[in-house]
Amino acid sequence: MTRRRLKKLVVGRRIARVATTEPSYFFLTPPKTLARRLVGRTGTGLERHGKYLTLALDDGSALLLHLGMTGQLFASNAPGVRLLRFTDRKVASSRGRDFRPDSHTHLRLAFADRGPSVYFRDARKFGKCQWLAPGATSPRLERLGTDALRIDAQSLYAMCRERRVSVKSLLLDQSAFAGVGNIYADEALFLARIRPARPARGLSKHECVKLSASVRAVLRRAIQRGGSTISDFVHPDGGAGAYQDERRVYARGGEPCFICRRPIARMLIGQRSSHFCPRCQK
DNA sequence: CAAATCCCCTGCAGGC
DNA sequence: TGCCTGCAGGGGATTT
Repeated sequence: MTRRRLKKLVVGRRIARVATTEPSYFFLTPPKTLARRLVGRTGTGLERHGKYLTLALDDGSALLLHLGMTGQLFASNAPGVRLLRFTDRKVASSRGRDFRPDSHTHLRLAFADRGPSVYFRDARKFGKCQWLAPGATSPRLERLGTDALRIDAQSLYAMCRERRVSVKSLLLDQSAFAGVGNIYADEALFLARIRPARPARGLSKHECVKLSASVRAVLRRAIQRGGSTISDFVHPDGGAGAYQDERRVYARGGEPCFICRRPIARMLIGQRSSHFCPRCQK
């Protein structure tokens, strides 16, 4: 969803100006270098790789983006005016909020056609921004496994056989399947009725069928419901993603399970909070 | 190979 | 009311 909306805003438009914040580890490429490389370039394509986006540029280079947890992409409808937050389903005004560039807005791309600028804001700086030279590869991208939207039972089962980690950790491992975050992992495991702490090796083929289908369903649904804004529903500093209303277990510790009414449990797995129903999930 | 720990950063909730 | 503390989280690096 984010990719599709962003695509219209960056592909085929020539970048005229680039504004950044000060150097920080948000910028894998120093911001001044980044700006120098981007000015004058025209986007030729926008692809998603797991949680990464790459904007291909007309000189063969590319811009790599990762939204991290709190990353937000905006487009301005007119300079200096209210910003449309296109990771939201509805226009920002429906929530009565204005989005304006602030100290957390690390990147602004302004275009030669004087149309809407694109802004990348990230309060926590867990997001990433990198310029990739023509022909350059990124270790980050090369590490990624199969896109989780295309996860299938057989490859999941095969992966379960060769890894000695919990099934939750396996789902979160981007080198196994790219694109599953903490929330989606918990939700998919609930749908499949599998406990997150289960060793991956212990999953049956049938469970892998259920789990792979659940992962695909959860991701598809989340995309439908408003793209990747899910990450900021916990800290709704820019409006909540619509998928939050469909959570069944995530951040519902102590609240009743929607199926059996028993309290949802919470535990740490691989330093990540995990939520599940002790009764419904085996 | 796996798992634990740390780090980056800041908004927010809870305690007093 | 306001300050302080702790927590959360993606993912890479480092250590056990």
